[in-house]
Amino acid sequence: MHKEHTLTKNQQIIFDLIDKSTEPLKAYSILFNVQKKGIKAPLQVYRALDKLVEIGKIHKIESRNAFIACHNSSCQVAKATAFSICEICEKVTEISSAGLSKYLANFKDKDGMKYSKYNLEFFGLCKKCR
Amino acid sequence: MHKEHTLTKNQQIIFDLIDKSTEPLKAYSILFNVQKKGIKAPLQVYRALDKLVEIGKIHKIESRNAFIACHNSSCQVAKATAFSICEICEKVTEISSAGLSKYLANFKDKDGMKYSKYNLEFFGLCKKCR
DNA sequence: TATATTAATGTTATATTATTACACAGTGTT
DNA sequence: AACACTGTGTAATAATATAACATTAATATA
Repeated sequence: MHKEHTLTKNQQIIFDLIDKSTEPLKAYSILFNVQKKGIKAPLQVYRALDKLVEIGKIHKIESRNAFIACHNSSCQVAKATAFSICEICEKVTEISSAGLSKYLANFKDKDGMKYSKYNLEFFGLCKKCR
Repeated sequence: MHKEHTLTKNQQIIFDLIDKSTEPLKAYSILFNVQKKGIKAPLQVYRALDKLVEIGKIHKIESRNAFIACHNSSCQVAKATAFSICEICEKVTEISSAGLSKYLANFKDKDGMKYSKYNLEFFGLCKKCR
């Protein structure tokens, strides 16, 4: 399918933290949590985050400036992402809907412009908060 | 259709600036541009921006931390927004597609969760940059 | 009109998010 | 060896956003 990337030390530490988290993590919260592992500076975190986003292992939730691990095999390397966000408890879930991704991947605007990437964020109330 | 909001002085100054701009504006660039009109502090800008977003006169482009005026009568008070963003020249256009907004407004995820709001950002190359 | 209420303002300080710049180390070429 | 490429470490700083508090304007209702 897609090339396996071997993560470097810093990338692996940061990915593991995000991957086992039940909520999106912010960069400085990540920094705080990995300081005991020797990652001391913001830039070390941001560099790992950039790379992890680039290779599709994590996604950035733009409206929250936070990061979650990708659990959606159908999202091609960060090119097509959709999330649902609860406005009360801030729970974020990656949406994997074949219909949705097909619709958006084929969407063309009036100019016939074809897009190479999209990010969609839905907001509402989750089951618990309703 | 929807209630007309009378803008306050600061809101009007900032809206005018954004409205006549051909590109999305960032908060501190706005601040710089309205200092001659007596708006001196970031918070004065952010408060006006928050209100303008709330009443749907402007939208925030989340991936760019920038703001553009709404030119889409069909976007119900900031509840349903879609943009196309050129990754080279950074030109941003609000998309108004009845089909798209209908599709997204009715989209339900597996849990049957109904969303009250969404924001969609498409990325690609505009005509000029292609 | 008086008074209560809400929304907006002005100001200072500070928190949060992200990048620039520079030196160096490891790996795989040619 | 010389080169290119990627990642690392560190310090400094830029850019984005909010907290806290005092005051004023606008609106509503008694």
